[in-house]
Amino acid sequence: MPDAADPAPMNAPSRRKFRREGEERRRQDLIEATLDCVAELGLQGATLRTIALRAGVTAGLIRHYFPGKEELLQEAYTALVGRMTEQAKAALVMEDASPRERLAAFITANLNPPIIDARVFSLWATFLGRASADPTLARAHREGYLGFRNEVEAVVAEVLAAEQRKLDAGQLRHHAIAINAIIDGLWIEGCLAGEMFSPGELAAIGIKAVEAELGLAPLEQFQEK
Amino acid sequence: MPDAADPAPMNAPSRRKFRREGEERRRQDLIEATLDCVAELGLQGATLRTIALRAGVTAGLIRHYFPGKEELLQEAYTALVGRMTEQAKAALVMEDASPRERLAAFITANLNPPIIDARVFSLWATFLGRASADPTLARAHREGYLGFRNEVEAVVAEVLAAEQRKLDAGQLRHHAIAINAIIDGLWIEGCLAGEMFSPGELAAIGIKAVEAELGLAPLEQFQEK
DNA sequence: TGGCTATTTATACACTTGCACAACAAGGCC
DNA sequence: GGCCTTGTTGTGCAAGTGTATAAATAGCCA
Repeated sequence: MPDAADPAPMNAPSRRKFRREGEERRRQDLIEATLDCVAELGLQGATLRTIALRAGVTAGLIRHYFPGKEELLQEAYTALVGRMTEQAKAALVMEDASPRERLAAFITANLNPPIIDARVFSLWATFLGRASADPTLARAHREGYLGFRNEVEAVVAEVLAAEQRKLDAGQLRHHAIAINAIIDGLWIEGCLAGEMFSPGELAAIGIKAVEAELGLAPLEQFQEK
Repeated sequence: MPDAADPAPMNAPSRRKFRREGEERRRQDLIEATLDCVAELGLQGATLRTIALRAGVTAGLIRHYFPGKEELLQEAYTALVGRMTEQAKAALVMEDASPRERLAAFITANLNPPIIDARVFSLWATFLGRASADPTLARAHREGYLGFRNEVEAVVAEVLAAEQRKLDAGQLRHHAIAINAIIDGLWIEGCLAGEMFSPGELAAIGIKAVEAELGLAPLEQFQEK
């Protein structure tokens, strides 16, 4: 029942002003707002009203663009995974660089900001925690992960080929799995406790570990002084 | 308003029977039920009523043992971290075994069930996703992590000492960080996609990677045939 | 300029949530 | 055995949830 002593009944309506945005833009904004909320407040805190507030719209609008909350979250996670793998792989597109240099650059990129990032880690962990119960999330992750590992495997193959070394597919796969684990593990440590490491320290550790894994002599530019 | 056509109004009360349990036992049960719910339903699905149902009590009882939901979740996470590190370190208490053997056994234990486990991973990820926003969770994690890494560092020191190799503290720390990352990364891969690896495969990959990191010649029993 | 339509707001609703509290009974103590 | 403590249940409540839907208005096209 409405309060009889309404403090501002001057001229009743006063509806909120708004602008119409393009569909793509709105969907993008809503997904971004969703990721913000999940990162800061967790899945429980990411309510439709909070997300809408963050996106600068009202809650009802969300249902105009997404069938329901679940679909919004799934699309947000898909967008996140896509951005993460894209960002990671971007470090590999170096023209005229030796395989060794590309591998080192790849590791360095993945173990420094902006890929080392507490917000992204929070999102990654939050969504992944639900993966075992939500096949859609599990698939989105699996695809991103395998894409990443295949990139690793391709660079490793190039590096070893440049060194005239021949490995069978199984050994190559094992190297890729191990290197992927090294990068993942260091990425987590960096995201969770970045202040425990000096700048570039994680990348240096990662490069040395990967070189050891592949049995490579250290490149001069990365050797200890 | 109560249904006028109540189907079972025979003799009104019919209160639920219950047993009094010891305080420690009840708290333990409630924490276990909480972990179950979080693992299967996520933090959002872990409601007081669901948790109570799982524990075989009614929701009101929880407030008898915990000030509120948040404290229950924190205690549950603390218990989880404690159990994880305890389990991991248990693999190190091998009397009369060489450092190399103990290191290998440590890696093997951490990369096989029951430490490789989808439920534990789900819990780990779910809680860690909130760590950046919840200092209590962050501290619980940090303590567990550093404890684990110190164990790694101690074994590594023993292994290298047995090989007559001397490293300064910085190099030792770097090795421990890298080895920790290898184990963490492979653990995640195993938990998320255990069926992609044959039994023992992850442990084999991990041991070889760690041996490479430390510059050790493979032990005979782990060499490829 | 004046409609038309689709985007956007606002309200309503059924349901769930965490928490408070009164009633109850299980089991030890005398 | 009867009582008394307190572990346990059941109910109630205000706040918040996702969803449905009606009402409004922004901006395009004629």
